[in-house]
Amino acid sequence: MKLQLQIKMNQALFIRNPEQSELGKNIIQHSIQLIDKNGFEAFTFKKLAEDIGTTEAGIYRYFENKHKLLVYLTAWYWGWLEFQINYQTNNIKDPTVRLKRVIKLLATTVEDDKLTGHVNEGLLHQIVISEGSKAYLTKQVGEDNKLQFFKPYKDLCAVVGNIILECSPKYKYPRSLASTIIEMAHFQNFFMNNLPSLTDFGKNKEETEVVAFLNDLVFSSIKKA
Amino acid sequence: MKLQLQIKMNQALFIRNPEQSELGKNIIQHSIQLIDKNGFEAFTFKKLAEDIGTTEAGIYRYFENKHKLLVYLTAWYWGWLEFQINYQTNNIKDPTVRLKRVIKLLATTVEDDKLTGHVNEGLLHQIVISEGSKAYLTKQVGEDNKLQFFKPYKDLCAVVGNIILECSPKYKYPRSLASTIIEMAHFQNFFMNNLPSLTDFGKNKEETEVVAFLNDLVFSSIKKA
DNA sequence: TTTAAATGATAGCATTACTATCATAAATAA
DNA sequence: TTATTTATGATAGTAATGCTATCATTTAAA
Repeated sequence: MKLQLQIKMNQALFIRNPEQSELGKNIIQHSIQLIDKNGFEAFTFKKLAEDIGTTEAGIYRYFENKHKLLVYLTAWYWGWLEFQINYQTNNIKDPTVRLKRVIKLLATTVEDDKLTGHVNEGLLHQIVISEGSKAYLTKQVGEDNKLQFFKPYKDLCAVVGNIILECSPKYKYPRSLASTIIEMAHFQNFFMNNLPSLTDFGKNKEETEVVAFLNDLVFSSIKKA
Repeated sequence: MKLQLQIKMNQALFIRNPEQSELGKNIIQHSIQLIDKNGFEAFTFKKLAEDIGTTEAGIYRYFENKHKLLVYLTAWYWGWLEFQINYQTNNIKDPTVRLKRVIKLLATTVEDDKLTGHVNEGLLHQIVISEGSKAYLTKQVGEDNKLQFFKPYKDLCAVVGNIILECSPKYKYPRSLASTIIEMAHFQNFFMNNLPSLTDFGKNKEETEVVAFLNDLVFSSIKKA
């Protein structure tokens, strides 16, 4: 029997569920490739349709617009990552070890997950680094938030925040530290590769250095308290 | 005699220097208002032209496209902020006091600077919070960086990094900590107001709490070393 | 005062971001 | 099985966006 992993997605993110048809899965797969290759600004449903070999109208039957598709992709990623974190930190008792594992998962290259046929997690990770913030840095963030579009991100942040609290029950900023870790895992990576003088990793460009920085940041913050 | 503050801008960011004509200053002033009001995605040169009472072509004589204008605005802000930091931390000997002052400048509401007639720094600060990352989260970041578009940001980061080193000469990640402070000063503010569960400030929504968090983060990181 | 530079007015064009319609193919139910 | 819903493909069309070009006029500099 073949195992399969499905991330439960918010229904309001799509018109037709892309996981339930070949065309839908093609939309996910090719949109990840195209956004990664050309960036979100240059990405259009027309180009996506041509890439897949369908028509623009076909895409619009699944997603209202490219913003919703981006939110879908990032939400999927956060959901998948939370699963990875739960899976990979299962059985680890020591919360500091667990927190280190989480930081590593957030800040290092993602290998393709064989359980999800149409999603290339490695590329999706790159998209989340380069385009992820654009999912919420909009004027509609309030409405989108009401529709729970960012729940997977917030859930992940809560999970990380709770591990922080386990490490250090009196620490005063578990949520903010969690969102700082998540954002900086991505931004320091982006800076390292594109604006290296904003980091201390320009020479080697090693993800392990980002991990080391985040570990230092986090554990000096929470140990002191 | 009337004092006037001019930020020296990268020539490659504009076609015609907007600081040297009434129309140019109107472009800056009204673009800040419009982007703040409707967001960068909804912002177009057509709407800007109508708002000013000129024509689209008129705007294009100053800026190649709206991306360059956004980069211009953010670069201007970083340049202005570095001036503010130098000005306001001048004469302060203790680097920890200076660093605290910098964090406060980064993370609290900006009042309008009377020395710059056409720029509303308060609004511009909001734009940098909500849209600033879009200036570099693009596929052209490499080319833009070669043209030195992000120099003001990198300079500011270097200034903050140097203060960190003064506080703690052995600290290993001054640049990364500096960019973390800068980014998080904005992101925690955005989260607090729009996705509050990503922070610990949702109840009161006080900027002073962001400042307290950043101070805690920074000084526990650098003291330990 | 002539010349140059900046602006205003208008036109035009390719692309984007959709919406609508109709035919056909595939899946499902009667 | 046929009937019928459902998904897809093909094509059209439209308003807005992101520009470029031209020419007349106003303003400023030589």
